[in-house]
Amino acid sequence: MSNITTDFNDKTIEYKQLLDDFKQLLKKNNLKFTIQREVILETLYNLDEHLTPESLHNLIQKKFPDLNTGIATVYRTLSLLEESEMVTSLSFGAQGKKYELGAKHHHDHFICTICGSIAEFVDEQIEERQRKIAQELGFDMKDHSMQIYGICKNCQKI
Amino acid sequence: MSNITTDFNDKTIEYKQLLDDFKQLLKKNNLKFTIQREVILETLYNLDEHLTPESLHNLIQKKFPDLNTGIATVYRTLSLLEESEMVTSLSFGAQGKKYELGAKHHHDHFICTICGSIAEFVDEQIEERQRKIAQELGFDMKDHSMQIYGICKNCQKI
DNA sequence: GTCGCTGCAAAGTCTTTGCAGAGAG
DNA sequence: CTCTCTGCAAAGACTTTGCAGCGAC
Repeated sequence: MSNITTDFNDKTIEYKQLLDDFKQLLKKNNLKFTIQREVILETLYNLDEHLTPESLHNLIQKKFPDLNTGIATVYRTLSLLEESEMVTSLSFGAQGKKYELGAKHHHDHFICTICGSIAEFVDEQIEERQRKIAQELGFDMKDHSMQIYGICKNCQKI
Repeated sequence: MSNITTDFNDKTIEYKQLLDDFKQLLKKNNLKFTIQREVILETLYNLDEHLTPESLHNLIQKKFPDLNTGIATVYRTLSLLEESEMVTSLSFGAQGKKYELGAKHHHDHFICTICGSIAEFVDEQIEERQRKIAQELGFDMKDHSMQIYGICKNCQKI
C-alpha cells in the first residue's frame, strides 16, 4: 500500500521538478510560461513515449479540445525544448522525427521495422566502449545515439 | 593497440562487381539499365561519401551536364537502391537524409556537429554486445546504426 | 514495337514563418 | 502596459507523382 503511494509521489515530484526546470529556462530567456507550453511538456511526460509532432498535437487536441492548440505551437515548443536539451529527437526511416523527454537517463533504442514501436535499453559495456573510441580517435564526444532495427517479439508472432 | 578500424579508403568491392550486381538486380525485376542509373551508382561509388539527394544531383549535373538528369530520377534511383539494400540511408538532426553505398562492410558513424562531416569506425566489442542484447530481449535484429555526435579534430582547432 | 524510364511540372508532405489579436508578467 | 505567444493561413523545403515523349531490350 505504501509502495503505491510512494510511486505516485515520486512521479509527481519528478514532474514538478521538470516543470520547475522548464519555468526557470523560460525565465532565463525572457520567455513566457503559457498553458500550451505546459500541456505539451505534461503530455510528453505522461505518455513517456516517442511521439511525432503530429501525434502529440492530436493527443493534446483530444485531451484539451478547448485550448485548440495549433500544430505550429507544438513545433515551436518542441524546437525550444530540443534546443535547451529537455527533449531529444530521433529520426529514422521514412517515418520522420520522433521526440521524447530527455531528462530521463540515457538509453538506446530498438526500433521495430514492422510496427514502428520503440523499446529502450542501456548497456554499460557499450557506453564505456563508445567513450573509449571517441577518446582514441580525438573526437570530442557530446552525445550519441544507437538504434537497433529489427522485428519485435509481438510482430514475430504475426 | 586497439581493435578499432577506420575504413576511409577501403574500397572492398570492385566497381565492376557492384555494377554487375546492379544489372542483375534490374534484370531480376524487369527494370531497365539506363545511363542515369549507372551515373548515380558510379558517383556514389567514386565519391564514397555520405550524400544528400540534392548534393548527388548537383554533382551529376556538374559532371554530366549533357544528361540533364532530373532530381526526381535521383530520388527514384536512391529509393530503388535502398529498397534492394545496395545503399543505406542515415538521417540525423535537421540536416536531412544522407545516402551511402551499403555494399562495403558494416560500420558506425562519427558525426561532427560543427562541419557535418562523417567519419566511420567499427568496433567488434560493440557489434558483439549488440547481437547479445537483441538475442536476450527476443528481438530479431536485422540491422543497426550508431552515431556518435561531437566535434571532430579539425573543428576543435578552430 | 513494347513497356519501362525520364524530365518536367504539379502535387503532396512536413515544417516554418508573418501577422494581428490574445495573454503573461 | 509591454512584449511575447498563439492560431491561422500562407510560404518554404523536401519528396513524390502524373504525364507524354524517349529509349533500352
